[in-house]
This record gives sequence, C-alpha cells and structure tokens, in this order.
Amino acid sequence: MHFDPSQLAALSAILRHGSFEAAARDLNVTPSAVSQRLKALENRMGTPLVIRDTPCRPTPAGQRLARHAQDLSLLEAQVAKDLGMTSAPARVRVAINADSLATWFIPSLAGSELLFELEVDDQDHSADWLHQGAVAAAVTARETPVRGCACHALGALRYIPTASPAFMARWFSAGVTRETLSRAPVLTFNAKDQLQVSWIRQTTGHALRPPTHVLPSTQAFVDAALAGLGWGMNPQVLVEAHLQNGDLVPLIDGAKLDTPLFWQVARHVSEPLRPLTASVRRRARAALVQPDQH
Amino acid sequence: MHFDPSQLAALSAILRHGSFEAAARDLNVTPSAVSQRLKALENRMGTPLVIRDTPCRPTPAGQRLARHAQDLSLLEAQVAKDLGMTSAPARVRVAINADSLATWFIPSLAGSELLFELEVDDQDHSADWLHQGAVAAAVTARETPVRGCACHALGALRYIPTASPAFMARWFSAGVTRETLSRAPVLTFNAKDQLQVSWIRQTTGHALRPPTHVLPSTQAFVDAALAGLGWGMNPQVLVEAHLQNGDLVPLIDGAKLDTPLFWQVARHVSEPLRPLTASVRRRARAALVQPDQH
DNA sequence: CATCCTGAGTAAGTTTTTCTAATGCATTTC
DNA sequence: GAAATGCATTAGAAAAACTTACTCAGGATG
Repeated sequence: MHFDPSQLAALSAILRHGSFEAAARDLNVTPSAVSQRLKALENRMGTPLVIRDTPCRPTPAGQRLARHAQDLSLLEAQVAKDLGMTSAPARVRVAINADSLATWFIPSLAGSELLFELEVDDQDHSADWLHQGAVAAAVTARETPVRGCACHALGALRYIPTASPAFMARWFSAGVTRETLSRAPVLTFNAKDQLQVSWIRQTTGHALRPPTHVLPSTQAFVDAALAGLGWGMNPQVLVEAHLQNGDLVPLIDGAKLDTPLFWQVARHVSEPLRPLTASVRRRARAALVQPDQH
Repeated sequence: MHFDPSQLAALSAILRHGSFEAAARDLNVTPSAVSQRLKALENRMGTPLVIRDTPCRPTPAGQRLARHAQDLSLLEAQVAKDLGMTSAPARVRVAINADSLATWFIPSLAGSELLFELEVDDQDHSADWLHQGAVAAAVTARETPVRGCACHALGALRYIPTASPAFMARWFSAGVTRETLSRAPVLTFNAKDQLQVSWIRQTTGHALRPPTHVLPSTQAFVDAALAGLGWGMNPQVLVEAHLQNGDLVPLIDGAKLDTPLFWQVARHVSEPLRPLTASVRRRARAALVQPDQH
C-alpha cells in the first residue's frame, strides 16, 4: 500500500490554499489534474478526503493523510540533507499563542530552511492541535508531554495589568479594590482568554465578572489600553516603552502574572525539526522570564 | 523533491534479497523493471546506490535511502491503521544479540503485524547499527540512549560459567584458581565475545589468556560444553536442565554474570513500533533477571 | 428573472512514464 | 569451453497522468 506523493501533494495544496484552482496554480498543473489526483486518492482510500466548500476543509481521513504528507516531506527533507542534496523546503505546521507570536516567537523562525504554517490559538488549546496531529510542534501552556511528543520548558511570558492614566483616574481613583475592579471595563482577547479574571482572582481572591470588551488582536489590545477603553493583561515586552513614558501605568505597582510556556514537538519529526527546536529554545531563553536558577 | 515509492521498494527488495532477479520475483515484475527503477533512482540521486556484487550491497547513500524506505513503510502502515484500512505489513529491521535471540526474544515477536529482519550482532555493537540508522530498534548492552532513540531497561541476561563433570575433573581437580583457569580451554562465541575473560577478571582479579575455542553458535556453544570441549559462559535458561541432571556443572557454585540489556527504538518510528516495544518489555520482564525492587 | 462568473467535475485525446520481451555481455560453474 | 547466472540495454506495448474542452452547479449581478 503506497501513497502516491503527487496525490498527497495535491491534497496538501488544496487544504493549504482552500481551493482546487489555487492548488493547481501552486503545483503548476491544470485544475483538472488536481481534481483527478484527489479523486484517484479518494477512490483508493474509499472515502472522501476534502469537503468541497469555500474554503475547502478536510474530512478526518483527509486530515490524517495531510499529516502524513507533512511528515513525509519532513522525512524527505532530512534524507536530502543527509545526502547533501538540494531540495524544495519542507512545510511545517506550528501552533502558537497570539501573544508569543506578537512578542518573541518570530525571530526564532528566521534562518530556518523550512516553510512555516502557523496556527494561532490559545496556549491552553494548542496541545489539542498537537494531539490530533494537525501540527508538528506547538508553543503550549501544557507542561505534561502530549503522547508522542517531546516537551521543552521555555520560560514564562510575563503579563502586566495595564491601563492609561486617564482610565486609572476615572475608574480607580478609589484604589484597585474588589469594588472598583468589578466595575471598570476589562479587555479580553477572546472567549478563551482567562488572564484578566485569573489575575483578579489571584489579587482579590474573588471571581468577579466586570464589563468586558473583546478584542482578538494583540496590537488592538495594547491600542485599546492606550485609548483608555479598558485595562488588560499585556505582555511586558509590548508595553515596556509605554510604561516608561507614562502612556500606560500598571494597575498595581509591581503587579505581574507569569505564564510558563513549553515547546512540544512530535517525536517522529524531532530529527528534522532539531534546528528549529534549538532556535526556539535559544530565543526563548533570551526573551522569556526564566525561573530562578538556584 | 519526491522519492518514487516503487523505486524505493525496488532498492529495498534488492538489498533484502541480494540480487535484482530475486527482488523482481518479490515485486512481481521483470528484472528489467527493477533494473530500470534503480537506474532511475540512481540518476535522480546522482550517485550509485547499490554495489553490484553477489550479494548486492548498499553504498552509503543506498543505505540511507533504504532506511528512508523502511521509515516510510512504517509511517504508511500507521496511517493505514489509523484509518482502519488493511495494508501490506511493514518490514522492520532489528538488531539483536545471539544469546537473546536463542533464549527469550522470539516470543515477543509473535502476534505482531510486522515483518521482521533480524540482524544478529554482539550486544555491545548493536548500538552502532542503530546509530547509523541501519535498524529501527535494537537489543543492546548500551544504557545511554543513542541519539534520536528512546531507551527502555529490559533486565539482565544471567550467564553461568559451566563445564561438563569430566572437563571439571580433568582441568579443575585442583580447584578453580588463577593457574587452572589459565590452562583450561575456554569457549568463545566470537572475537567480540568478552564474557569469559570478564568473568575470569571479575573472579580472579587477573586478565588471563587461556587457550580458546571459537564457536559462533549459541547451540554449538552448549553442545561443546556438554562434550567437554571447554568451559564457557552460558545463558542460565539454556543450561538449567543440564545443571539439574548433572550433565553440566558450574565452575564455582553460585557463580554468575548478569548482563543488563536495553531496548532502544528510533524515536521517529516509536509510534508504529509501540505494540512491539510493549511486547518486548513484557516478555523481558518475564524472562530476564530484574534488578531488586526496593 | 435571465445572465454572468467562478470553480469543480468529466470526457477525449495526447504526452509521458513504465512496463515486458528480446537481446547482449560479462562472470561464474561444471 | 559450453552452460548458467545475473545485470544492462533497447524497442515497442501498455498504462498512467496530463491538457484541452466542455458541462454543471451555485452565487452574484444587472
């Protein structure tokens, strides 16, 4: 039972680009060829692999095969490297939380020979992506290794509860208390974002439900704080300058929340991803808060 | 850069069977097809892959590609399994020391869906096979993990220095001493076999060089001891019955040498080999000497 | 409501690939 | 030194994969 590489490439391209036509352009063939390749593959597998929609989405079997296609191209890239050949760069899917992406992660990708497809999701959920095999590696908040994955501690991303001075004057003139915190508008990244309520609970000991803005963009999150729309937990590195020049102030002096992060790599591709893993760890050591070394 | 699966299969079959003709029979094609497939692959790689000899042997590049072919078929088998398909069984190469093969190992292979190609080598050298990627897993004496491999302790194989009663009467009537040990003929499995001299050094504190028979066969080794040809370190399980009925006796009562063994699996195929790993460990727990649990 | 546009699927014909069959040419074997 | 073995090569046949051209469905447009 062999899987035809060009058929797998077609499946990959369709899912990556969302349509048969775009996939055909990417593969330098006619859309008809792509259609025939996928049909042949679906016939062989005896089940549909792609849900024809805009954009196209994989069925469970399609997802599994797409993963195989990715694994295969990583393995082939490793062979090519071992034999000193040049080859088309392999693609690798990586799950990453938005704040890591906005702050420290990108530079660790530079210099790699791979092509990246980043999936942005909450750090608490990226482990699921890994577990399903939808990505080959992930930055995750989960410390226990996902089955079949190697886990590397990266350090912690430090968040600081921040707001504009005007916002502070309006909502917290009476101090940061249980009462003021439950009335002042809070910024939330999305429905999964628990950082603000975590910090409130950690600080006040109560689970409050303040009025909430939802802004699923790291940059918008900072801008909203600057504009006095609300307060929110912002990555220290993103607001450092604003804190220096007084455009933003911490809700409480010295207040912070550290979120430990981990790099998990599917072990069956750990060898081809070894340089990436090294690069990510190096970058994290420089950019994240490291636990005290005793 | 795709590798054609049928070309890889040809390479695999050639190396497995040692000739193009046998490979052709195995693949149900004409020898010409095999020749053309390999030629196409060699052209693509820009280097010879097979040394045409009897039997055919791989060049370094050929070895690396053959490994890729094996990895690929394991990955494909895993995909097929995940999708509930039937598929041709994948082949897996395993390095194993002769005494493990003769005593406890075989039953752990039963019930697997894989096809095995065992490479018999000394337990101290099987790690090299792994490191070069020539095998996907190995029973080895090496405790430190080979790069890219997961290591599982299996317990120890217990050896007992044994000889026939007649041999004892002839050579050790004066007791087992430095003098008698340096004169009595010793059995050796092969040039790599250090068990006998290890035990002598462990027992007497001296590195002696007694006259040596070389018998590279586990069964012949026991037979030679029974025949009074020499004494040798025999796996306890192989000589238990002979010790019971007096055909063999230990050189020194209660003397033994435990050789700890480890199961090392290349991590990139650890998932498809998971059932095998479980089976080997289960069997080893039952058949090998386990370290005291405190 | 008819029309246009986009994107997937299908059919037919052509190109490319890959096989078999036949043959050649070494090397080994008796 | 004839027969046998085994790989390489070639030509032609068979199979596979592609392109072109067309059809069909669904959504946007006038």
